Amino acid sequence: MVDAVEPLKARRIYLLLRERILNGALEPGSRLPGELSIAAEYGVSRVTVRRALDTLAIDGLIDRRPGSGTFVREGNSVQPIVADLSNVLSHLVEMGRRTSVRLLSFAYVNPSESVAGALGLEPGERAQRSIRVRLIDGAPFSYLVTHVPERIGVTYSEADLASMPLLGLLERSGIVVDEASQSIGATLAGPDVADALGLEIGSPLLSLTRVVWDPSGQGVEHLHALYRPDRYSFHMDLVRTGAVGARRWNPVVKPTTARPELQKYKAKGPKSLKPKPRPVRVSTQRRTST
Amino acid sequence: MVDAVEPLKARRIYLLLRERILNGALEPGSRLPGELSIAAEYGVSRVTVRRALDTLAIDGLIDRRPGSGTFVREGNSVQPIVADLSNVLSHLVEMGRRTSVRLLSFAYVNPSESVAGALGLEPGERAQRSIRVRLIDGAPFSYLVTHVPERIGVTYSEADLASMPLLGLLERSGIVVDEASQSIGATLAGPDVADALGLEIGSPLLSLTRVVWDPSGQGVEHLHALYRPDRYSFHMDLVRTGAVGARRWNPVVKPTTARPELQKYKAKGPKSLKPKPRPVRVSTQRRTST
DNA sequence: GTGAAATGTATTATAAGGTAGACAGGTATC
DNA sequence: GATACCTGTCTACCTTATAATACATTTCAC
Repeated sequence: MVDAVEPLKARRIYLLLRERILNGALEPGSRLPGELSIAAEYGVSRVTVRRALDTLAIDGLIDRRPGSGTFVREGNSVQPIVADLSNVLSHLVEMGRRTSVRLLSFAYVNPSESVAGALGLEPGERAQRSIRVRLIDGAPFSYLVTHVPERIGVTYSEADLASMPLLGLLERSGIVVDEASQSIGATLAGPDVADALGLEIGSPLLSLTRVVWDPSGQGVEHLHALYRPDRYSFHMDLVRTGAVGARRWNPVVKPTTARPELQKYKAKGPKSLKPKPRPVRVSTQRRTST
Repeated sequence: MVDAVEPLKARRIYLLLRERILNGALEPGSRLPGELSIAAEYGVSRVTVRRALDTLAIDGLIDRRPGSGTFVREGNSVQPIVADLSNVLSHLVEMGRRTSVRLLSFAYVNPSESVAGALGLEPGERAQRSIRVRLIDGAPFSYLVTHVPERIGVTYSEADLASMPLLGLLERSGIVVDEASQSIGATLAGPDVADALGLEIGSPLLSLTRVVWDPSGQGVEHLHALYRPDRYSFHMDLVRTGAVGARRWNPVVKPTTARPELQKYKAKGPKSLKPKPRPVRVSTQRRTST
């Protein structure tokens, strides 16, 4: 958020504290441990802690009150956009949020072994690789690297990609998208990604890798996506099913309709939700505004 | 992995490169860019890059061949344990993997506002907080902070918690677990978590927050889990459903049975899912051994 | 072979980050 | 009011990470 040049130890502490403030782990209004405590906790000197706090103060994330302590300023825990596990962005549009895309790179390349393997490409077969950044209301939140087999990639243009979702293009081209398999992990931002997403190098990222197949089992898309966790997260509802002794969670499959009730449950859980005879677990309707 | 004291810029580069090697972004056997290129990329001097590479070499992650280059050593991309979106650990047991638990903390506390809100506690109502670390084959992979309303927490003992999954305890106590809502994000490891999971401060972590309710809508458990992404990740299979124009992904709900085919899909996709005339997209079938 | 490019090694100098300690002034608690 | 604890500020010092540079050695491609 601020790119002031800064010592590195201090910056690390800054990043960690910032994390905890933004995701709500440090409650708004609460007091941080004293500078000396923090220094001890991280094994650094007070001066260093101080530098980290300085930056947080510049960011407006904390209030420092001499004699009293340092406090987390209210109203700063940004609620990330919440995506359903299926990770469809369409509801964002439905919510009136404006997403846009910046195409950073578009080329036909020899894919790496793992991509080629995942898509089931023949040795030597090329793939179209695109790198895109998606923004919501002007703020970048995801970095997408997609690989599509060359024969499929040629059915749309670079300009198409800059304006339409890839899956839409594929389906427009007559490709039948059937199944997908994805996994979610976490990584650190490297220089390029950090730059594209407006982050510091070393910031945490949500990572999603998805492979999409057509009904014949032919791979049609390999997606590697990196998300800013402060602006994007995955959400899912589960129900407990199965006989006693073999109980398990199953995802709740929602109707195909748009569901306007999008919000971060964390801060307000079903409190409102669970007011009673079990009305919805949807509370403040705090849509992901801003 | 190695706790050699090290310069900070160098360490940051070390961590980033290590990330990319472990998660397979840098393919095993492939050559890294030259030291000068890396230095340019990260905006540091060659000496610094060199230090990072030194540490990677000590870790055994790379092979340096004078005159030739630096190569990613084979067999090092550890495949994380793959958990289904429902995040059940039972299949790990079915696979013969041994998980164990270390109970780090067990106490009744005044929960933070966000936890209290999520569980729907009355103001002032206390909660049982436990912090556990879960290990697989002796290696820690998750850090779990759970909050349970006091009245429910008292139905089991500290020793119970150290030996049985919390959900099991709850259901044993007659609590009916009905629904849950969870979201997945990413964060950085702070000192305590880093220590418990055997990581460096500042390592990336998968974060999962889940709230579980009973049928009456009463919150029974609040879980905040942090996972080492190199040892644990989430996985899900999706099917494309819905009419043209309103297509979306739906999760594949698997049968209640154990599914032994656990592996990182990345290298081989839904093989079982789409068995067909499609030669393997499965390469090495490297299951999560090790 | 020749040359380009890579890693290995060493030296030096600079700059910066970090530590330690002391002290002033504010705030809250008892 | 006394005390304890907090932030604000400053000084001085020291460590060392980093940069810049030069040169040797190995490998590979042509």
